[in-house]
Amino acid sequence: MENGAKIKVLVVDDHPIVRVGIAAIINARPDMAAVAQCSTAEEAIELFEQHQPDITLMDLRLPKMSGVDAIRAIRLRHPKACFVVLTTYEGDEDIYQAIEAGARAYVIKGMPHEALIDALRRVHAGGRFLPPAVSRALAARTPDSDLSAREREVLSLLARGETNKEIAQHLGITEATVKCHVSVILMRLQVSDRTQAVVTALQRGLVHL
Amino acid sequence: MENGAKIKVLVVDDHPIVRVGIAAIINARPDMAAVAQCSTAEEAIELFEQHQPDITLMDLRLPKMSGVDAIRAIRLRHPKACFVVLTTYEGDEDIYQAIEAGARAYVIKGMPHEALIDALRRVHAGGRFLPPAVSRALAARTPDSDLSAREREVLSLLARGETNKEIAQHLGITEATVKCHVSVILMRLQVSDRTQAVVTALQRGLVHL
DNA sequence: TGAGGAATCCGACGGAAGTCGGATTCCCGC
DNA sequence: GCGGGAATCCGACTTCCGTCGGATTCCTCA
Repeated sequence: MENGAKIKVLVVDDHPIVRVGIAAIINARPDMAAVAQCSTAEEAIELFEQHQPDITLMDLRLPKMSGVDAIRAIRLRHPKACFVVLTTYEGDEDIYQAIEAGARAYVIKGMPHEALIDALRRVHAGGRFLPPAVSRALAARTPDSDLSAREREVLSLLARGETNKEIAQHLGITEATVKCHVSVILMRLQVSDRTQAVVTALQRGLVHL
Repeated sequence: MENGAKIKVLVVDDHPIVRVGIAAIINARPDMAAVAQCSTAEEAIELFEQHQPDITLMDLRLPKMSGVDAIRAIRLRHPKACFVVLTTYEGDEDIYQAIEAGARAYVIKGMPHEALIDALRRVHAGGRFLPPAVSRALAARTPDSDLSAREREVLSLLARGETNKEIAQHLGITEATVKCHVSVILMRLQVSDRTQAVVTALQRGLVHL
């Protein structure tokens, strides 16, 4: 296959060892090439402009700006840009956000490496790639599970181990109000106390450590 | 360099995409070769017997049996076996356990990939490889932070979001006793409530999701 | 426009969590 | 042996958490 027909891939992952390895996998294929790579969302935006890759292979958990934010930012200027998400986690929030932002494939690092190659080829051909586990997580999302902005704010403070009183001071509201928000959060996450709320929020990717 | 002098490496990581990529990095070097690879601790023990690698490159978070358990099991029969730990996390418990089990190097996936190569060569030459962050985490460990077996048991139930009453039933003891254990755990982790305890336990790798 | 829903806010009540003091058992070293 | 330390166990008291009922504001949509 001649050089010009190769699929140009930009690889974004905050772990250099993992990233270089993935680039090696891609470069071992005759029909694709990792033309650039980086560790942060900010660099990704810049490198996209420079290289105009056919596909951007994006990890979601990045320092500071997230991979989803990077996808949104790039698609603002390049609506036709193609993204394949490659991540470790199966938290439904990550998946939902990524698909919402316009990702065309969602590959989990626990899958065989041929799946990654397959996803890249399918997306390049205009298709999609969503493994069953991902589709199931998407389907399991009830509109009820959405949290309001304020509730997410409270949840993130919950996940830092703050007490109701601390959260109240932090937000400039009454402790009673905080309790009310917490109650709503417990209902939405379908759990019965704050500790369970933090655990399931971490599992679902609503907040991070 | 002739083939016989190559460093034989066994690669163990539960994420195939990451693992194949790392093997590719190793195989790109003239003085080393990934002679085998697998996703679980059980397979690792078997493959070690088959290939007798010079170095086993081991991830710590594996399904069922952990990487640390695999290191211990292999070293029981092969005390001279060399291990390089390659993991995502910097939780001090993981680090401590791995070094205790006999790992000669601790490489974090966030480091440049030359660091991995460097670690493999140094360990093969009889040396060690412990990055500053790892040494610091080891030094920060106070004997006070050790939990008893019972306390770890309670902590793991805490991290599943169980209430004191549920934990009591689960362990066949009184709720008052559970509260006592929880109090000790809070003191050892230097936090003030169960939610903070779960968060810091997750951060430090004392328990996993 | 105005009825309804959602988000935000607050106070009072019952139950759970965490602290304190105390007791028993086991193990290690002098 | 036996004193001391650590782990395990328990009950009573105080504080915090979560629920309930209720109120206000804002937005939407019929």
